[in-house]
Amino acid sequence: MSANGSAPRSERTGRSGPTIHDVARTAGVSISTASKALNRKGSLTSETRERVLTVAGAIGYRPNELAQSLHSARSKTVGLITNDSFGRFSFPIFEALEEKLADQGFAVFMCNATDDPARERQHLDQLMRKRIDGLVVTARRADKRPALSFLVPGVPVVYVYSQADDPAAICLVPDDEGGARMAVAHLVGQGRRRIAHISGPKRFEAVRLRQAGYRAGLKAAGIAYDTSLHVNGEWSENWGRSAVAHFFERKAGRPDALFCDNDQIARGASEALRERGVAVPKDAAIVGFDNWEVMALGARPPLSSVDMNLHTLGREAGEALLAIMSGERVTGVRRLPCSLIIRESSACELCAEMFRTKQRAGSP
Amino acid sequence: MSANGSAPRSERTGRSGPTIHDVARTAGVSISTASKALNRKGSLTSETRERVLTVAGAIGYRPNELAQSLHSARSKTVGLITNDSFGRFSFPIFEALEEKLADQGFAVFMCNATDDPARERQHLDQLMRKRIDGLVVTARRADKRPALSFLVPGVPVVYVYSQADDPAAICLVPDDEGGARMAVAHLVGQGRRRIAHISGPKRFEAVRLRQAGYRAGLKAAGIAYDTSLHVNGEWSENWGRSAVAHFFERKAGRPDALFCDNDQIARGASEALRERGVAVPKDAAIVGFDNWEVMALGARPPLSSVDMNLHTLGREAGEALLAIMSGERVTGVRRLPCSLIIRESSACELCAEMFRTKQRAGSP
DNA sequence: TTGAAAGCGCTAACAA
DNA sequence: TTGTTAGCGCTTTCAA
Repeated sequence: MSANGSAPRSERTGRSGPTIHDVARTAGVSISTASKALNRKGSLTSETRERVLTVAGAIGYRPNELAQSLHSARSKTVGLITNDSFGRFSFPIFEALEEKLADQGFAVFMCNATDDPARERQHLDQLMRKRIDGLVVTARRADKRPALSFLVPGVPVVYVYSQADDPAAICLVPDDEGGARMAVAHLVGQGRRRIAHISGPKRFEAVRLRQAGYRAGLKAAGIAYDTSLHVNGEWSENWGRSAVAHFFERKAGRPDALFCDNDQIARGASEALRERGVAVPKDAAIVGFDNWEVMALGARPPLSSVDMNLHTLGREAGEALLAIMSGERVTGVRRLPCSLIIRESSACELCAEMFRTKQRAGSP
Repeated sequence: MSANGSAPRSERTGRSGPTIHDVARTAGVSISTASKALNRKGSLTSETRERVLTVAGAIGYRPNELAQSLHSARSKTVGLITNDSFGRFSFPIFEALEEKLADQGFAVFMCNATDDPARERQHLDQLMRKRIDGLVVTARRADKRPALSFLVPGVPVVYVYSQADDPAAICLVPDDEGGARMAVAHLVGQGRRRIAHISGPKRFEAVRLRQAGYRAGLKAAGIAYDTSLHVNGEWSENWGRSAVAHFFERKAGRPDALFCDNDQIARGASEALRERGVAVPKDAAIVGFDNWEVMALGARPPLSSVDMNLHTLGREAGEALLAIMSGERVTGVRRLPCSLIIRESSACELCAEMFRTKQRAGSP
């Protein structure tokens, strides 16, 4: 059953492996028969089918998807265009997305545009020439980005961790507000009443939403919103430290909990508290945002943090795109729930352990 | 000059835009003429060429690269297969690689294999069916990985930030040894003599190389190697803290400088020193590795660190692949130089500023 | 200078 | 059940 007889085309042209033509010749059938056997379509003698498949295996035949695409007008590829040059947020999303799509036979062209519109345009042009079947757009952005559907006519687009300024666009984002509410509810549950919010730059929609969630959380607990407990700053550890200095310089009116808009801020705050001799979580509990493990676990004690479930976000984005590509109508903005990961910074070690056990057990 | 007259094919089939056929029809020339005009080949009346190009622009014609590939047997795509699920090291490499390749019209299929050989195999199979012109393999690994060239016959492969167990493979890696030597030389230059090496897990080749560099650096400075100053541990902040505890518990024989195998270790060490009241850099200087800015700049004082120039690594990997794909013969392992980024943790503020100025001025 | 025709590797009508 | 044929969109001889 080996591939002797006529040399496979590859040996003649030195290019891109054996073709279906080679399979057919070696198996002694016509090309269309070979095609049927390989795609398990139509009706054939099982003997013929077997023979073709064996030959194909023996000579290492792999269908040329380029040729298939030419015929089917579906390339089985999608583009992913990202602007998050650092990749911290993009990567988990990408990972899940790629897994989902690869399972369905789609390969992902990844393009980095680094917030350069010209470069983005160039990439999109390339992707169009390659006839992508779909496009995913992701970014770490303060606000909605210009829609780009007019640049890729006929191609379904999904925005993930990013929103377009087009109401018809389909966007998947984390539920920042819900995440913040969850954090506050947890702190309240731990008996905290003076919960400060050390927030990021106001120009980020996420920041505005988290603040709304913070207020909603307080309200739900019947705690009055105290303007003096909410401050805006940068995304940095330094800002966390300064904010703590601001809150703890005075003796009176100190917070008994800090909700921080990311883990870097929380990390800085944690360090500053430690240096001031404020015990965490006893005197002040901390909850961060992002659940960036290297930050959260590096802190002492390890930080509780809101997890945006970027992996889920990526997976769902993939599913949405697959759905659209197969003809379904999907539309609008979807906000996916965050999770709260509880560690020692907001609960005594015992409580934290209990929470973890509960989570493992699968309760909500 | 608009596209009226005969409707472009897209409107007939509802698929994948106007074809060269449409362009030719609308411009009133044959397909082969249109092709010549679009590719600026052969000789044509400039009038004809203009007309074709105008029409192409007007109806939004984009060549179908799938069809072109079918003919040329080059898909203008390459695969990138990564195992670094966290992405911290892969991403900068990817970014530079993608930029380089995109400039030459190559699009990059990105595949995540997360150290699962079955998944990797599956990805490679897919990439082969898509007829990639080249493959880049990257990973965060302790040691050489099995070569995979036999899985992708005829496709040039470049390993970056990763080595294959095949001497013929072409691999690009950072010069870990040189980086370590550089760090030690710098510390020596700052007047340090008792330089400790807080190292990572021995099973990593990088760790072994950095240790060799550390010893070479000492030797070059005429300092005897003191076994008690070298310790192996984890890649974590915690390990950095423990190591400092180990070195500074005793009063005598303390180090006056710490060279750490990554920035997390350095960060932990820095924190531990701070808590013990050991002044940095006065009493103990610190140099880390990776130049992971979020770590290095978050520390107080900011950490000096060896930068592996991952961006350069990615760019050169792209160039190597392009070279091979265009027929050049490239081979062997290349170790690209690291850079030392000096910050306050290993030099007084004034010195650090001077270094920075010097670097900006472009001296080596 | 232009056009007709063959072919890249594959699929899918339609005939035999 | 099998084979013949046309065609996906493009490039490239070879004639006109």
